[in-house]
Amino acid sequence: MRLLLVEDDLPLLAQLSERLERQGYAVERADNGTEALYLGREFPLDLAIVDLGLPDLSGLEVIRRLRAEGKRFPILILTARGRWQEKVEGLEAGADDYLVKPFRFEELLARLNALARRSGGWASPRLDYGRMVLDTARQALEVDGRPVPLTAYEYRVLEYLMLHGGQVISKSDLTEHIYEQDYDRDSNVLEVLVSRLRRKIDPDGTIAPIETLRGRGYRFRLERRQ
Amino acid sequence: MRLLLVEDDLPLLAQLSERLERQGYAVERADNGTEALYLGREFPLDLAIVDLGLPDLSGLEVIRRLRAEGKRFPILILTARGRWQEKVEGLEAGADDYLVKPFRFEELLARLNALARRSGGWASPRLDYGRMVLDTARQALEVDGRPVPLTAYEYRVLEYLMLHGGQVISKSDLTEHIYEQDYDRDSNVLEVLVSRLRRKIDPDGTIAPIETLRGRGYRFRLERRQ
DNA sequence: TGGCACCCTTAACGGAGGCTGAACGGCTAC
DNA sequence: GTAGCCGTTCAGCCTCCGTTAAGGGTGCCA
Repeated sequence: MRLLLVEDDLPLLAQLSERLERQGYAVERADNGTEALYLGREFPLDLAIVDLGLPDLSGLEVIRRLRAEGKRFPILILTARGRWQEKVEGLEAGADDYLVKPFRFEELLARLNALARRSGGWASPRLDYGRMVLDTARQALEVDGRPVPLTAYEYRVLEYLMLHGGQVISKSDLTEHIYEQDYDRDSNVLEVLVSRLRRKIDPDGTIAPIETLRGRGYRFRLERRQ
Repeated sequence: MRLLLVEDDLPLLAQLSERLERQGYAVERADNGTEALYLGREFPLDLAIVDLGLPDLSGLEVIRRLRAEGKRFPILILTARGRWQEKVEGLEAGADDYLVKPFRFEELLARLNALARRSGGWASPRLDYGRMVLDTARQALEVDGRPVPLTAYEYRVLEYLMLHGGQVISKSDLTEHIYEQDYDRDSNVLEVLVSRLRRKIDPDGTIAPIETLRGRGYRFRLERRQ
């Protein structure tokens, strides 16, 4: 999950991004509207958190422009206590949810989960695909009812594929969503991760949930095989 | 258990918080409504004790606002003798229980235990996980029927993990719930505590209830191993 | 059918993260 | 005052896992 965090209070920005990263998000930071706009245009984002009280371009304007340019990722806005009226303008500008500062971090996480779920079309944090069940809250995979231990990166790859089940995910999409900004282009980390995932999920290859589409990427198979 | 204590009588505030801390609660103090509201919003609380007679924002208002913002932790209100009628308003505002001042400290403890039990999803103060049973009322652990003595901090760690059994608990989550506000980030106290816990619970490693998820945190194992 | 990308798999490595024994020092209880 | 307990720190060791690299496989095109 690649997330854009826009917040002009630098200590808060640092603290939040650190905790979000610990939750497995790849965080892009911005402390002003111009930078936020740039990052929002340039990066393939899954989510954005935007503080409305920014020094230069207002958060509202950032949201309006991004939406005008066709960006559809969910946006959560943060408003200061006294200015909760802004939330209405924010939602009209194209935000999806709001949170009044100060807030508990857990509350933020809950909202983010809800947004990610809503956009990805998921009804619950359990991704249930018959023999495979991914519990996003517990960060745990079960295959045929048995827990399958995954490492942090294996989990991230699988979660992203399952969240976009049925869709073709290009390798660059995957790497960009899983890693921070810069990563080595000619590396085969992803292939190694996918390989390990397939082996862990079913050594016998009876499920084969991850398809390879040559030259295009990977796809998590939604429908039952016949 | 992280607890918010709101009381404008400063000597009483100090005395109560000290005794509550001795009982193993991590106590956030506030002597006015504004601060109470701030703390209630900012911290991941498990319980709150609110005196209704506050100078600025009334305790009632604090409760109403917190509830309006979706906070669901149990709230116990304190009312002065002559004003016991306030208890009705308090309960209507969203409190869960009340106590009339003056009261015996043991009475307060009993109510808190009852509240903590009622919420949090545990039906009883006994967390029974087969070979391990944690008695939250007595703050005592039994393994295979034998009592296992724990120190205060060991107990807090284990209780938090067991209360969130199955979930991945990050180290920062754990420290935040166990310690007061500021703690040293690059310390390995938690690892030491977990290490001691594991050793005390089963020196032979036949239960191994606390899993380590590298880079992500710890998880108390719910399901039986096969 | 050959050749060339592209992909899979395995093995190995190195560093970060986690574990633990030992020691210290402050607090408490007696 | 003093002995013991306990929370914390530190250092050294170990394990794990993310990454790289290499060799073989497979599909797609001419």
